[in-house]
Amino acid sequence: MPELPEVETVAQELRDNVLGRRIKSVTAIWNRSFDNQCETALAGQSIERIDRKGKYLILNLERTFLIIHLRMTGQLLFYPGKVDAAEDHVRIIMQFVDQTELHFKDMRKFGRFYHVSDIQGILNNVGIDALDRQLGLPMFRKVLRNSKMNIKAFLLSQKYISGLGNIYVDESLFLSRLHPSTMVSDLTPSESKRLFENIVFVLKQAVRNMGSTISDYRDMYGNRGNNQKFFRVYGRAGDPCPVCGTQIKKIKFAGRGTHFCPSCQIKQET
DNA sequence: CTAATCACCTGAAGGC
DNA sequence: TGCCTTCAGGTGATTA
Repeated sequence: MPELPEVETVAQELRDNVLGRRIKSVTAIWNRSFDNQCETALAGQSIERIDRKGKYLILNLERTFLIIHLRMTGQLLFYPGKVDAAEDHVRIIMQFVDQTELHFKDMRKFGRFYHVSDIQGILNNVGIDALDRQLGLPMFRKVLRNSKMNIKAFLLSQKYISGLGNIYVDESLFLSRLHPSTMVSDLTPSESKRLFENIVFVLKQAVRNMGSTISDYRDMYGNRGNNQKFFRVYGRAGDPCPVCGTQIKKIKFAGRGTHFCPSCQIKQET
């Protein structure tokens, strides 16, 4: 479910709620959700800083790191007091010494908490965050260079640019008038500029709208995002293109449902 | 190196 | 009502 804007929303809310809190216990109700890769105790450490890279949340503790990936259905829910009604699908419960709690709810069980002494192991192959201040047009073009992939698969792979998922790739390509199968190596300078600017625009707009909710995504308070109201092509197969009125098509491409306007996003024959 | 497929899981929705 | 198939904001392993 969550892509960069949803994870960023949760990161900001985590900073508001759990920064500085001291961990009393971490209990895995579903063992595979908690990948403990280091011996140092989590209990007794406090949360010093919270970062995000792509779709990963990085909780900097006093001595170690807790890296969280929500995958498809992961949710972090904060409780300011004692919790009595146990919810469905809670996989990990984190208690703080001040009696507050953070619950990790994850219906499909794909999400993970990684407890590590070093962030490199997990984040090694994650490329620069799509909203990183360091990422300007020159660096974006440098990352595109030498790729022999199509643009959709390239943006979905997190190893070059991280944070975009299926929704925001389709939305960015639509605004950039690029067919998903366009080869990265075929992008003209004006196309790569357009693409970069639209990626930033689409992601920032979604962050302002607290992310997108299709079915499962909720923020820390259980609220839905608002950005789904602004989708131009995602989930709109059969609807008229907002630019030219042609019916939006949905095909399977790069292994994913792919939405695009067959008139605005022309497939290039080389 | 790229691309396709499966695997990991659960639940919702649509067809019959 | 019920059974079966397909699909879902992700990604890692395996196989061509």
